[in-house]
Amino acid sequence: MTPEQVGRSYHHGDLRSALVAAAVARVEEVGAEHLSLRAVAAEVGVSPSAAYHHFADKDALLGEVAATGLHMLVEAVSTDVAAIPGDTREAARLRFRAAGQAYVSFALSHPQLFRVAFSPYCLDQPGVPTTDDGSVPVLSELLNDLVSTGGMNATVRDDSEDVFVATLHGLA
Amino acid sequence: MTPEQVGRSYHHGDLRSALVAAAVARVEEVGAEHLSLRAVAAEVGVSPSAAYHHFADKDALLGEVAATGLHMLVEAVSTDVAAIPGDTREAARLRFRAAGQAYVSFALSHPQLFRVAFSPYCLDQPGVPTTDDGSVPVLSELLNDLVSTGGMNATVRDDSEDVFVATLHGLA
DNA sequence: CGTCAATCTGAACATCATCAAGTTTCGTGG
DNA sequence: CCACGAAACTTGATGATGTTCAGATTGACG
Repeated sequence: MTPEQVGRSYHHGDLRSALVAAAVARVEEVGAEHLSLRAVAAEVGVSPSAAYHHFADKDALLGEVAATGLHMLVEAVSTDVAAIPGDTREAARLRFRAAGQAYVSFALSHPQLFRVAFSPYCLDQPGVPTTDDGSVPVLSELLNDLVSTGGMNATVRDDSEDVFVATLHGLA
Repeated sequence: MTPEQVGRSYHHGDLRSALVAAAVARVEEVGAEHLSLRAVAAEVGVSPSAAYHHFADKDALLGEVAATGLHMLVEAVSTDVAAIPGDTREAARLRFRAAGQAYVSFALSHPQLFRVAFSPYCLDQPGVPTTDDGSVPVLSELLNDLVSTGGMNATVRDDSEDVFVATLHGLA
């Protein structure tokens, strides 16, 4: 039998992922500042010390939570964008609009995760899909898409990229 | 002698303000998530329990830190704006630009304070100078100023207000 | 079948937030 | 001038937290 199917014996199978998943759930409930390492471990059914074989400290775990949140956000935006095909100027505009709506929708439905994703925890975190200026690459691609199809001139491109990040603050 | 001039006897004089000031300083050093109530009390030279005669709990103290941060931000923006007089359209444009620069400059020089100022700590915090949509009123006034002097049409007003909040995220 | 490394436990330590009870000080009315 | 009550602060304690470490348990591999 594979280690994923085996019931919890002494060895958990994939404790690291389980801890991150439980931490994500708990952060969405109580927020990042009230996250308890021990509570996460207890929820997984494991001793608090076990976490330290997978993460250096609590902040490292929160870093993975932040990375997971970013991944979820990118995926949510990507799937909504991918649902609109075509390379016309109109399709590019619709994609851009859909991306903005998905972005804000995610911030509304997962406010705590969203906040953690843009907190300094995700800095010096490997494998995080951020560009060098800290924004989400999917939006950059969409804007390039808009420019290339002639839906927008490149001069105002850079300024517009941040408008999406703004709309969320007005609600959370 | 006034209680402000007296040296620290048993009664501190104005412990509440002193605690908030020390907490602000400490938040700027270590960040809000690593703030210790005891460390703040020790820095002021007082027992940890003394803080509970002025704040319900640690989060209440952090709420005052957030409020203080917002006040500092508003004041920084206001003084820079007030330095540009005149009611012409050009003056209004310059004021708007100065406000944006002061806003970003504050976010850069006090990143931790800035972050805590826009964290959910300042919610249900009395006396905080936020409008009902959560933005800073000084910017709203400036935009109204711009509209009234004819420097901008009112239709795009609401959208532009959030652009400032966005630019900070690209750096912190 | 035995060994080894990885994984997890248990108990421990220092620190933290928080509170109840006692102590000191200040202002105020007699 | 002085007692008295309220407010400010301290002491000590409690339970939870992050973190560490020595050892028990397990699966894999020779």
